[in-house]
Amino acid sequence: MQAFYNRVSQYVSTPDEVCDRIDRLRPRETDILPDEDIIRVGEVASQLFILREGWAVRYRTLEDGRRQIVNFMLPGDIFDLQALSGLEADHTVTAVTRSRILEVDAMAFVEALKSSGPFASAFWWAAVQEESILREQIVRVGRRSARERIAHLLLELHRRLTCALGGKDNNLVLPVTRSDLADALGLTPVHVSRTMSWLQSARLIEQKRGVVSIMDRDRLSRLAHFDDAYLHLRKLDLSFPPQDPDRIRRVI
Amino acid sequence: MQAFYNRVSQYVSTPDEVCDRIDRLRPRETDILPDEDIIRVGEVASQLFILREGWAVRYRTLEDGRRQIVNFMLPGDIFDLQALSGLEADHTVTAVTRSRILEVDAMAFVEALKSSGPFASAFWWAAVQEESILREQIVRVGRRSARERIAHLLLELHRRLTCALGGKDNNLVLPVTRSDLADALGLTPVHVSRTMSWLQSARLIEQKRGVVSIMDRDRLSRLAHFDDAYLHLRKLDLSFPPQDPDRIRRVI
DNA sequence: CGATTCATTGATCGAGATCAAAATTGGTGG
DNA sequence: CCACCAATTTTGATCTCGATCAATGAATCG
Repeated sequence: MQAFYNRVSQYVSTPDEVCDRIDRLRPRETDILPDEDIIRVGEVASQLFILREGWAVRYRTLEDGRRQIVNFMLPGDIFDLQALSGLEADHTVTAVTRSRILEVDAMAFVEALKSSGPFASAFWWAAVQEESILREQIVRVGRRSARERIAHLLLELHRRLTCALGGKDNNLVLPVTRSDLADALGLTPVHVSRTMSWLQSARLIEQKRGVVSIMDRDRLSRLAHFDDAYLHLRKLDLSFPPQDPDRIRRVI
Repeated sequence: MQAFYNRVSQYVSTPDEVCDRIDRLRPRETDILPDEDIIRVGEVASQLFILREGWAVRYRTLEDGRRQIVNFMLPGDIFDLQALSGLEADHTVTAVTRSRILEVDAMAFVEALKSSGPFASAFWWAAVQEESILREQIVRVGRRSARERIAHLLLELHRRLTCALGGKDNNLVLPVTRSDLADALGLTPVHVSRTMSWLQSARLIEQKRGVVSIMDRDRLSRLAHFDDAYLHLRKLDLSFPPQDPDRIRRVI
């Protein structure tokens, strides 16, 4: 639960209380295989999901097969708050890697929202942050060049992963294909490949088997017009753990 | 308050209760001139806004002047739920027409959320719907052609306006420039103009001084792959008003 | 009315798409 | 460990949708 705990720590001063609360909702823990659907279009979910480990994508497919990935879901992410509305999903959520999810009953979740301030606050923040990510995605595909889009997305993913998992280096483990990136960025896989090669030749990144290293963060940020602030995430500094590690480990 | 009342009626069975509640929060009513900012980047808002009349846009500007409109705000829309988080706005909201807004204090709003089920439910729905619109915007700019984008946006705006204001015809009053449309759709004004001319020559729409008429809704929907369902809005049928009109009129 | 903003039209350009083939990677089973 | 197959990535050649640049035509408004 480290990732989720880290996320919650960003939002409230008593992350333990929030995690304990989740714990008491007796969530079901499930293993998900790559390409397995978690939420399917048209279905009505009666539970929320917390991504414990692994990556997932939320996307919509057009009749003729075109696909748009709306956003990437990383460890610690909560979805779909929409479930609480009892509406049919207008999109699909699929695991891209082997994942581990927690399923929380929506009704029980609402009760927890009502009874715990920190709990409500944490999820409000999560929702606000998710919306912010969606808005940024609109700007990215609407007004940025291919180079900017890719650079910007790499920086966002790196940032989010760092905050969730607390890595300290400039390596970004990217378990997605060029096609996935293309579908997220409104480009073709071919052009994604070419553009990433260009970024590499410009010594901005280095790519090797599923890992992208950010070689020159400053120049890359400038190229992408990347603004660290928009994610509303503080950088996690793991050298000063906010709580007794033992306590963290047993949460959920 | 008709527009907001209509919107709320979509979400809950007791719209009057919700509107009364808003009323009791003693919101401040303000007139806004075209191009006047309602929310500015970097500012922390301590109130929510309800758009009573007029159109507004939410957008972000890049350093070099490129602008992306994230979404259009129409009569009856509520924004910014983000205000409740006390974070700086990462975008600007500007009126495009002369508008009338209601400002509600965020703290008082939260109290109302806690104390009234229908109230909370209504705003949860509004938030869910807004997210849905954002996702659709991502698909639109990410994976649709210029023709599809424009057709799709016109249909969405028409639908939303019909639900809020209850028009019955196929006319869409569009108080925005081609530049605004371009900035919303990730295109240039020139191409928007050309494409709309094409739609007209194909007898799909007809444009005249700030009004677009949808001539062939079916064909236009097919061209745009427009799915009526995604907005989660029921069509408002004003021939059977859900409540005594007198009552509606005095609400707020 | 001028003056300014906005929309249209025309000519040309270019970023990214498309089509196709080769190279790399990853798994699977012998 | 290697041979084989499928999926992914890369590279090359060409095309196209939408961008850009520039001029002309409405609308709108003191």
